[in-house]
Amino acid sequence: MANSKLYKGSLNTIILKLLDEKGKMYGYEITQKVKELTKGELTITEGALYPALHKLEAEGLLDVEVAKVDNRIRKYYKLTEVGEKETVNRLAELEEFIRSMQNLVKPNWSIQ
Amino acid sequence: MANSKLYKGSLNTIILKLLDEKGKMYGYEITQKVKELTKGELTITEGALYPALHKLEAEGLLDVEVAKVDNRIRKYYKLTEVGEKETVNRLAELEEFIRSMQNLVKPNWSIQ
DNA sequence: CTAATATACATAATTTTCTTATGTATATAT
DNA sequence: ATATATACATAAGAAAATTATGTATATTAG
Repeated sequence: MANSKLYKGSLNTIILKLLDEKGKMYGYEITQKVKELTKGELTITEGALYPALHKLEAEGLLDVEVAKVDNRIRKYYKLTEVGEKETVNRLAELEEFIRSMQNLVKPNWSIQ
Repeated sequence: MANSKLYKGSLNTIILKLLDEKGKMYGYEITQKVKELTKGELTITEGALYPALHKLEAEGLLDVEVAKVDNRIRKYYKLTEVGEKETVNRLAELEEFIRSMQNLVKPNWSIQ
């Protein structure tokens, strides 16, 4: 993701979450969906996305299915059973992380 | 920070925010404060913290002041004027990032 | 009709940012 | 006496991005 130096480490979880919601998606679709959902705030770069998808597949969390649409190749990814279980764990971790960050950033704890 | 692979990229902003709140802090104090504020969720490692402090200082965002307490050296860091301005920007970025992450993770947008 | 933009994949080189492993030194608690 | 806590530091290595390419087809704009 260009623009934001911050999100590092959360890309895999984002991918898993999107696939969990949509059932199956292809790479380019994921980049567009993230742009849409974050109103352009986060832009997944191809150099980050494709290696991430390949790694998740190699880890057995994703399955691929190749399709040809309008004479162009698409690779649809979907969660495996293992992937679905991992998604639950990683989402919980990410939400915990977000909560922690808010504790750090939001409150004026120095007043006490 | 051990435990969480997620927070990458946000350490600098966390440091700036803590210094903004407290006025001045030393390295070890920062590690303990983060542990406290996140209930042990995030643990800043020394290998991450000290290089980060040195870099922020080199960038002109922090000033150092060496003190000797109980025969042990402490290095107190505080924001420079430039550092204060940067803190505002980076906090805004971080909050925006957190909001984006929540948009990605929370809602069941696939229902529509 | 042709040039730019969008769609769709991929990878290599490099950089950033950590973790892990050390190292030094003092103070306190067991 | 030994372990733990306080307090700094850095080097080696790993992880996860960015940036820069590359290929190829489809569509839109001038």
